Amino acid sequence: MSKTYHHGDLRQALIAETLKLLKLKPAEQVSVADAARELGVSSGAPYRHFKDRDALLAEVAAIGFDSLRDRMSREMDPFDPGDIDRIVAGGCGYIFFSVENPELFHVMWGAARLKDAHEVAQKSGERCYRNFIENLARVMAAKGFDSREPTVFGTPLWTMVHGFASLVIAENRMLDRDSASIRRQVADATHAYFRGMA
Amino acid sequence: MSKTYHHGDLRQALIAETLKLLKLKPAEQVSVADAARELGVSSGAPYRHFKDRDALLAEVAAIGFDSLRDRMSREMDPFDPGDIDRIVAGGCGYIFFSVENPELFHVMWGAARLKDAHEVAQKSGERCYRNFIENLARVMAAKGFDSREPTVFGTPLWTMVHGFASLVIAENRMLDRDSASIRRQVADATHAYFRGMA
DNA sequence: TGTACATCAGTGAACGCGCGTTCACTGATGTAC
DNA sequence: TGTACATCAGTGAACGCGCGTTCACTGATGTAC
Repeated sequence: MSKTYHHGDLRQALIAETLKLLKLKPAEQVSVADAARELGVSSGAPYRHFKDRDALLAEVAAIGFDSLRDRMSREMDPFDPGDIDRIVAGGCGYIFFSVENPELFHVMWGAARLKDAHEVAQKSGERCYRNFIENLARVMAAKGFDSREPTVFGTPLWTMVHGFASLVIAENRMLDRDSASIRRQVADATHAYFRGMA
Repeated sequence: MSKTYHHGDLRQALIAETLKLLKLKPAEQVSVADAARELGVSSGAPYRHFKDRDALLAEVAAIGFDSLRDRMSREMDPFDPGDIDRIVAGGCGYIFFSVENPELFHVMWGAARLKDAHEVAQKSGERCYRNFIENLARVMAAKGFDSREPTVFGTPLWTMVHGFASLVIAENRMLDRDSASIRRQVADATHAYFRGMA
C-alpha cells in the first residue's frame, strides 16, 4: 500500500473494510471509527465520502445483495428450465450465503431501518429478487404454469428460503444445520409445492 | 401508583416497560436506563434484578414467545384436526403478531446473540414451536400423513411463515402487506404443500 | 514546459452524548423472641 | 405487642467508554493559460 496523503479510493476501501469487519463482529459493533482505524485513516475522513454511518451501511447492504444474486446465479448455473432442482439450488445458495455471512445478512435486511439513503440497498435487493423470479418464470413455463403470475407463485418459495436462512442464523435448535439435510428439505418442499400447485 | 421506597415488583415492571418501549423505538435504542427512568427509579436499581441488559432482554424475549404462542393458539381455536385451514390460521397469527410487534420480534430472534442468559428465551421459543408442531401432527394424522415426522413435515411451513413475517417487517417492496392477501397466499401455499406431499 | 490557482481529500483535535455498570449508602420490611 | 436485628431493594453519584460527527486546517492533485 503506497503511503500517499490521498488514499486513492477510500470510498471503496471503507465499504470493503466494513464487509470485512462484519465477518468478525456483530453489526451493531461495527463502527465508522473502526473501519477508519483499520485503514489507517483519521476518524473524520469517512465523512468525505458518506453522509453518515447509515449511508455507508446502505452501500454495504447493496453490495451484499449483489453478492447474493451472484451466488444464486452461480448455484443455478447451468440453468435448465425443465429442472425444478435448479430453482432448489438457487434457494439453497440463498440459504448458504446467508449462513456464511450472518452479519451482512443482518445489515441487508435491516437496511429498511436506516434513515434515508437505503434506496441503493433496496434497488439492489430488487434486482436480486427479480433475477430469481425470472428464472422461476422460465421453469414455470416449461412445467405448464404459464398462466400464473410468477411473483405470486414464487413468494412462498422465497419466504420459505428466507425463513430457513433466518432461523438457522438465529441458531434455532429445531432446525437441522447440516447443509445436505437443508438441501434435501428445500428440495422436498419445493417439489411438493410444484406438484400441489398443478 | 403508591409512592413507596420499595417498588413492589420492579422486576416485572422492568420487563413490562421494556415491552412498552419496544413499541416506540428500535430495539438497539431501548436501554436499561430508559426503562428505569420511565418507571421513576434510579438507573442502578434494575441491577438488583438483572445481571445485565442482556438478561433483561432475554426475559423480554421469553415473554414474547409466550405471547406468540398464545396468539397462534387463539387463531387456531376452535381446533379441528380435519381442517388444514386451522394450521393456516395459526401461521397467519404468527405473521400478524410479528408485524404488529416488529421490535419485539427482533429481540426474540436476536436472543441467540445475547451473551448467556438467553436460555429462558430459547426454552420459551421451543414451547411455542412444539405447540405448533403438536397441532400440525393432529392434522397430519387426520389427513393420513401419520407415517411422517411432524417436525420434518412442518419445517417448510414454519420457515415460510417466518420468512413472510421477516420480509414484511423488512418493508420488502415485493410483498403484499395487505392482511387478506397474506392470508390467501399462506392458505394457497399450505394447501398446495399438503397436496403435493400426499 | 512552467506557473498560478482552484479544488479535492485528507488531518487531528475536540464536542456532546448516553449508556452500562459499580458502589457505598440508607430507608423499608420481615422475623425471632 | 414490642423490640432488635438481618436482609432486602432502593438511591444517586460517579466512572470509563467509544462513538458519530464537526471543523478549521493543510497537503496533494489537476487544470488553464
